[in-house]
Amino acid sequence: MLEGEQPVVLPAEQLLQPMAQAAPLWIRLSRGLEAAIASGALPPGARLENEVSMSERLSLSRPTVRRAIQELVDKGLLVRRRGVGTQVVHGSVARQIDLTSLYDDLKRSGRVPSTRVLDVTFARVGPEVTEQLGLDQTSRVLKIRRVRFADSVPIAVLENYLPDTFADITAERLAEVGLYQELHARGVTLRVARQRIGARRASVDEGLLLDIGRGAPVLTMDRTAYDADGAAVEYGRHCYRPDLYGFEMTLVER
Amino acid sequence: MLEGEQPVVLPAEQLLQPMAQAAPLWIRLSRGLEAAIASGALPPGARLENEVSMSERLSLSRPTVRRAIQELVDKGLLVRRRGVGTQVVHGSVARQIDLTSLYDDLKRSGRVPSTRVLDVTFARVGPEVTEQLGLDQTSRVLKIRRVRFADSVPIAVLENYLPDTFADITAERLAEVGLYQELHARGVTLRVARQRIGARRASVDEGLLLDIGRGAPVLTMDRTAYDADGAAVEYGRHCYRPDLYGFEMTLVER
DNA sequence: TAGTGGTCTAGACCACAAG
DNA sequence: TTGTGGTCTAGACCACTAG
Repeated sequence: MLEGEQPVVLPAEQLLQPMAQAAPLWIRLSRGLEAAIASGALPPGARLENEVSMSERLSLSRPTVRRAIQELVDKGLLVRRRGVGTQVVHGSVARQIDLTSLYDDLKRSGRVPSTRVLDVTFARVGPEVTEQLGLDQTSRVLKIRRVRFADSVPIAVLENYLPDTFADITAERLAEVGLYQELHARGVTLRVARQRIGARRASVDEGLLLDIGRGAPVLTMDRTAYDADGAAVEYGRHCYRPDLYGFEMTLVER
Repeated sequence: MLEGEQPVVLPAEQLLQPMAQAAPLWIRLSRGLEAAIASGALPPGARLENEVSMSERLSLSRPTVRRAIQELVDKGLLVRRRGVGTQVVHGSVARQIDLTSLYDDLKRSGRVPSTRVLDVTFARVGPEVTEQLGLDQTSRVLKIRRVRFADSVPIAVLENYLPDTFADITAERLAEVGLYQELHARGVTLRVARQRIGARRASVDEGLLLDIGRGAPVLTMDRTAYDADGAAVEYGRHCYRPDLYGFEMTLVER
């Protein structure tokens, strides 16, 4: 028999939370379920009510309910088995890597992020950068170099390159809001990004900035982000203090 | 106007490839589209036929076509915009991180993987391991230590811990097929995994095994994998030569 | 055999972007 | 205004699991 013998049935008001922006039904249900899991109303291993019953009870169609549930399966919060049912996964949950910046990442985890802008210049750069941005080798780009702190401890050195469209971004603005927020404020929506995570030795100045020895290991992440048109918006080469930061993710069988 | 002015319309036989196992329609269509993108029939930036037209032409319902397309959007191959259309993304594509082993990963990238099994023991281990596996501290577990080579060059030291159910796994078998294949052959299906990617200095023996200096940086990945019941099946602590291996992924706005 | 999720259909209406 | 994708419904049948 399945672990949670009886399915947990939560009231409709709890599952279908009203949302500010009149979000789609499947999102409202998904958020409601997620909140129920986070609050412990649906503890690890608990069995969910079946789809048909839930859709009738909430006056939703079954595809709508399925979509809400599938969202949480993709996030690694639920597990479904045909002929068996849907269960909350066991164990604690790590947040997914998504298309946000380290700045938002730190705030979300309750730490206080801050930034020191080292350098904002507009100049020619090497071909490895222009190639990533899909630009001509002679193009000038905006180069940004920053140190990110969490609770006043340096955790990352961030190097970003942007096409000349963004040449007017100021150091002051970057110190406040983070690059991705600034891009968003300018109406740029990031849709796809490709990234590679690796490791190497810290350079001399990285060692000083991160307050670790020269040649100490750093975690690296190189990312190219594209907007909805498929144009490259940003290329970043970052390195992190591995004792203070790592990339956590949940994988789900496809 | 949109880049590819006229949508690319491919014949139904090309899009709906017959598959061995009579796979679901949405998977067949998704694979067909994926193949068309890989082959260049749908080049980067190309505009796709709209959903309604495609569903009529292929005699499929619109939800089925949508699901196939959505699959490729999630993989980062397509971009959709309301009121505009669907396009193939620009730039080259990196494979998603999924729930497979390094062994499969290397084979897929055309390299020749091989394994040297250092150690297979059944013994008590520290609480950090038993906790990850959800076992009692006094439980004995199977500990496996291996070196993974790609084209005869060492690229990773793999340390895995499994509950006593798998105590009869042999070193010979591991040298041939990789741990995940062996688990699959035993009817164990991995459903969810949580992992953390980081970096640190190599230990003395890791440095020797990977043929890098002691204290050189290594990329690390710790992973706990669960089966469909939510039971922990495997806990792994791995380290990689960062000059030969990194984690690549595509992120898509949610 | 009963109950579950997986697939699929044939519509409908809406929100958004572009000309 | 037109065409696109986004959401939603109300069914149907099938495949798998457990008892």
